[in-house]
Amino acid sequence: MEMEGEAGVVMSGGFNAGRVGVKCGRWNPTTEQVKVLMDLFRAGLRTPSTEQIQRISNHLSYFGKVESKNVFYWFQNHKARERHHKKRRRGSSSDEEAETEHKFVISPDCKREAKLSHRSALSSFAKEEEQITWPERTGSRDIETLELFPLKAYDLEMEKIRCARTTTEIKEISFFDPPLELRLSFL
Amino acid sequence: MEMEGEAGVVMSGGFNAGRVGVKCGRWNPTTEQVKVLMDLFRAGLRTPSTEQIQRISNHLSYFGKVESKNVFYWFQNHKARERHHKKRRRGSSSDEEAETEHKFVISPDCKREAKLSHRSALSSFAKEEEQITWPERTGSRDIETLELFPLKAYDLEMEKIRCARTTTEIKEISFFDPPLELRLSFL
DNA sequence: AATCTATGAATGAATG
DNA sequence: CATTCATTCATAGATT
Repeated sequence: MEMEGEAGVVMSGGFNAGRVGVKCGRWNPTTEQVKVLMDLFRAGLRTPSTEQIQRISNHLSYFGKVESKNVFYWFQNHKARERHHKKRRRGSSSDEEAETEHKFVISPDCKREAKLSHRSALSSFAKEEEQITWPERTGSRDIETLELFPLKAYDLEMEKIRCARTTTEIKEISFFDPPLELRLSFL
Repeated sequence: MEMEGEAGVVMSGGFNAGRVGVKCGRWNPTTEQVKVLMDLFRAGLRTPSTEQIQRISNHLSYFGKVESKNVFYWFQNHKARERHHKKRRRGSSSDEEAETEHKFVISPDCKREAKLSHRSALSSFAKEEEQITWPERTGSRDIETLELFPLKAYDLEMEKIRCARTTTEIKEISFFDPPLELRLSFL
């Protein structure tokens, strides 16, 4: 049986922003979406908060259909896999660093200790959207993206644990949603 | 520090109700177990008490290996994930897509179920998985704790897990579902 | 087509 | 209860 009846439909319209024609059984990120996600990841974002997920999701929706959970899973998986691939390579001498694919990783991030939430300020993505024409998308897109977690900022708590790292201080920057790329430039 | 410890036991007897070849590092509920849990959940049970967990656990053990903590976690996770899915629509009191839009959780093991179906000839206790009406245990709840699975020890574990919580759950099962009255009986 | 691989999705198991 | 980590399942694509 398929998944939920509803979910079963799963992106029914298919259509994949320039990507190959897929029947969308599951989210298939477009290259642009992947790029953005990758950039964010490389910038140090590893465990986006609910709001961040929302914003990212909204932003990504510009390039194609996407839901919050997709973003959530993406980071979840990417982080996990990066770590998993990391452990292995007995760099005896020349330690090739074999940058398989992601050659970023700003933080060592070992185990749970690395919970230092990168309070990266990927601030307001949301507002800059315009009415792109999305086949399935019905006008308002921001409402479409469901929230993964109740948008309740637990950030206050996180704030306390704020990273002890010295990674660029970028807290309150960009309240006026400068282009993502721009922001990433100085991350 | 990989997880290899307890896994050593491995289900030689393999009573894991046919879940795909997994080394059983963690509990893998059988379809029947899931069904029961789901019914209970749908019946309104969200935060079972320790005793309830025990009973549920005992009951579930009839369908396969399970520990109290599994039940505990199951409810914990299910509740949490259900909430996340709960994306309440603004205003509106009666809109169509309130319940049908499952996208995140409560997904009945889609494909998996099919595979699960064929439980092999394992199980030292899952005898005829036919339409077994629970043995005569209904009368008294606490009687007979399956010997196949000494359910003893894990009370301590549970104790620990529960230790932190201070909520006095007076969760009553709201009876509003017809079919599962039977299942609720053992609570 | 069969197989392998990358990765989306799901969920059990913690921890705070 | 909120969040996160770990592991596994399922499958779209690439590869042979």
